[in-house]
Amino acid sequence: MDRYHSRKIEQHWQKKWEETGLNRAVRRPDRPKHYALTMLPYPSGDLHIGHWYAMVPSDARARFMRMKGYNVLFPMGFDAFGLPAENAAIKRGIHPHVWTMGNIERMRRQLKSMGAMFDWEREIISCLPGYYKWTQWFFLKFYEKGLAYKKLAPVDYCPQCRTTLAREQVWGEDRHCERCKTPVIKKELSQWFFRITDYAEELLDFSKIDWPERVVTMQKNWIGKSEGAEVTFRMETGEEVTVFTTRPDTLWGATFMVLAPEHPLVEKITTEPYKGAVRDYRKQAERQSEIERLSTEKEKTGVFTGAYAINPVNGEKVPVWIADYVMMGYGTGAIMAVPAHDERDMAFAKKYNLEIREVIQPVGAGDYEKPFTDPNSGVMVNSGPFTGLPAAEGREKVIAWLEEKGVGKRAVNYRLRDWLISRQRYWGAPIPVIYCPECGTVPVPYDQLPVLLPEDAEFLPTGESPLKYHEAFLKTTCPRCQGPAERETDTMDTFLCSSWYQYAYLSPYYEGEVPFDPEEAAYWLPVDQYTGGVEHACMHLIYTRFFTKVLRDLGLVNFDEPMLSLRNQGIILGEDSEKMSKSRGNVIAPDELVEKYGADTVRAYLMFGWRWELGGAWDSKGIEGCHRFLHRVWELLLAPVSEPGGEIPEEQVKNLRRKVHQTIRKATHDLENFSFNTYIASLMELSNLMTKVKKELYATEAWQEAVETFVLLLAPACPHLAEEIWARLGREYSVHEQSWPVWDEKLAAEETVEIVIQVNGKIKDRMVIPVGAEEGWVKETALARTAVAEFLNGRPVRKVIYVPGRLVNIVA
RNA sequence: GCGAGAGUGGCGGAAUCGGCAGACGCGCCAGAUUUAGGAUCUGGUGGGCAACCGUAGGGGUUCAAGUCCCCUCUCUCGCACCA
Repeated sequence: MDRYHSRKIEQHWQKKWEETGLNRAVRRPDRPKHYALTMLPYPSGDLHIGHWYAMVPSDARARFMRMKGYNVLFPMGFDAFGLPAENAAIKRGIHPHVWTMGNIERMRRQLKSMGAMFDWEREIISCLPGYYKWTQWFFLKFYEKGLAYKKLAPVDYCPQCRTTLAREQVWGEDRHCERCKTPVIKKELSQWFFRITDYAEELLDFSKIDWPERVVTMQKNWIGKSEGAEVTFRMETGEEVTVFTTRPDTLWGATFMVLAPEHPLVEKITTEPYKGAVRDYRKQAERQSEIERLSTEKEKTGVFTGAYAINPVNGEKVPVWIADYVMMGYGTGAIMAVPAHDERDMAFAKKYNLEIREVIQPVGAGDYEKPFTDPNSGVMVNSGPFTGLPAAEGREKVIAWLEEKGVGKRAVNYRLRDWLISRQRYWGAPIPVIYCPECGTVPVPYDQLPVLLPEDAEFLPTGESPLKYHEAFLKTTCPRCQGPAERETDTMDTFLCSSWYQYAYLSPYYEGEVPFDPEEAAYWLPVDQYTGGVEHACMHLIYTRFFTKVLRDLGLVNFDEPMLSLRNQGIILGEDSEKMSKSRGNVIAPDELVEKYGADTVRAYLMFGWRWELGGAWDSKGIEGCHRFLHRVWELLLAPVSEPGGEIPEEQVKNLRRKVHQTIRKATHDLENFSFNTYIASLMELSNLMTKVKKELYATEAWQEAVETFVLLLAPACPHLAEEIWARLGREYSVHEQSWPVWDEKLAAEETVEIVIQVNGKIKDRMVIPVGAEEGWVKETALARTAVAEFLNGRPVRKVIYVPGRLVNIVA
């Protein structure tokens, strides 16, 4: 018999699967559907082992579902717009389109070597007009619904390169441009936003989805709901400033106010002697990143504006300061400061000698070194009519009182900000808007989509959106008045493209009236199982939930959540336990591994080596073990036994059959629960037993059953090897369309079990008893054991505990 | 600083419900085969001579704790003074 030759087998079956359309997913009303989705890659160059680690187990599970009788859709595509393509273009003079499509071609070939059940006829590439036409269509729908709007927002900007910078392009503590090292500045640009905050409340509801607790928690924190009140302070000069507070019960302790340096009122209220200091401080604050401004390490800084506001609850004059620890993007960009009951305000008050007035008294011994900040205990003091009330109760009463007096109201605040979708980039989907000097902002009519990205644009850094310099693109006519007009030249954030890609797979580059085929949608949606990295917990995974809720409100889908179940995989590190990177030289290339061991070995090792959700360091010895395992499986299942026959030991037959059924049970359970490492381990255990009994049992039916079952259980993990063995066993093509084996509890059940005998919790003896032995008998038998008697040494037995099938514990 | 997760042999990891700690694999050791090496196969492998001791450390609950509770330490991830 020939040896296991992985490459030959893999190429052969990949070709055959393609020819026979094995992995085509077509609607079949007679079968339950299962939409398995794994995050689509960015076409950055070569497929990385991390892609394999994410996709292979997802594929194995999709295959398992198919064998369980589901009609499975498992598509693949490319998230193809984005910054790296532009960077590569600038660096090497290749057009982003050429660079991207070249990478896609290479990665598609690499993906195919994985042997996954991707339906390639449903592939989508987000930078093609047939795709981004619909991304633009969504923009228009959002605009119609009032969910897209424009406002001024700051961007990081390099004055030297004259270009907007992404956060990853700003380096170092002095925040310089990665290319020319010039310190970056902030620039205010008019940009498009999506009103995701309209959906903040609904996005906090996770009751309809089975997502990891970790992700749910992260999203909840990201959305960051807090309840309290908005209170209006009037300046001495008449202007009003509204603050948000979660602690209206501390209003009587507000001894000063702080505005964000960018607050629009700062200019107006600052009095003459303080103008210089305020201007300097604002300039300095502008240079810092949000992360720097919010660093706890940093000492609090701020300057006085010279202005005073009136605290509406007691009519007292409080000074108004500006400080960079107050953010324009959160709340109202202004706070009332209560130093006695807030750590930041306390630090600030101490530094600048501002009044600290206690208005909540701790119940019992308070720690007066630190401000007392617990919102759920303490009693209000020095608080006018509310003095003496418990803080929690007082909070409610104060809100009612503020509303009655007309100086405040109950309010909810979210940390979540509206989604900035404008990018001053070339390589993205153009925002389909036209600016007309007569008609103003005019959306591009639907029948003029897509707004094509011109191929000959100058995408080198020019200081503006590159499309601004493309006359043919820029100059257009107004769809309303037919007069001369200009197009919007910003492109859309690529997170938009990936917010709806799960729907694009239904009917790639659809040409109907809506973005995807309604019949396909009715059958396949929503996504049943989503898999991908946890790093997307707060951006992509919130955006796509938001998108789906808007799609629902547009009547395009009839469910609330895009993905019913989500599981995250971990990260594979280099053999040195460091993140893989070219500069470290610790990158593991899947192509080389496939060349050396074959795809099935790589697949098996990626499933076996780590707990999937954790990941860990690559081990080049570990993969050898999996390679050996597959060679042994080949010999075990295919090599004939020279002299079978002879006496057949019935006990052995029973044991083999039991192990087979136990393995089916274990493998099924593990695949259902994404426990891929133990699934592979259970196959190894079965193969170890089969190796032991092969010679004796070769001629039996039980052996045949074991062989056949083994191949079926192996199929999700090692699809090529399983297919080859299946064919060599003379079975009908394809192993992947067979039914997943079903175990028989009776056959899987053990007849006897070894139980442990403990005395006072320490193991002293063991005995083998029949399963289901009567409790009284077991206890008696255990007590009668000589080892037990010796140990007890005449002491009276107080209690005997029997855990069926596990142990007897004698308490003496 | 806040939030989440993790810490088990030399290594990756296993241990469905609180009930035999270390499944499976790597590595290592011994043997077989081989001129030798490699490859392959078979057996062994937490520590300790033992009694016993062992799941980051300390305490607790329980007949019984890797698992539950409290405290401490370390690491990873996320968020960054969130009013």
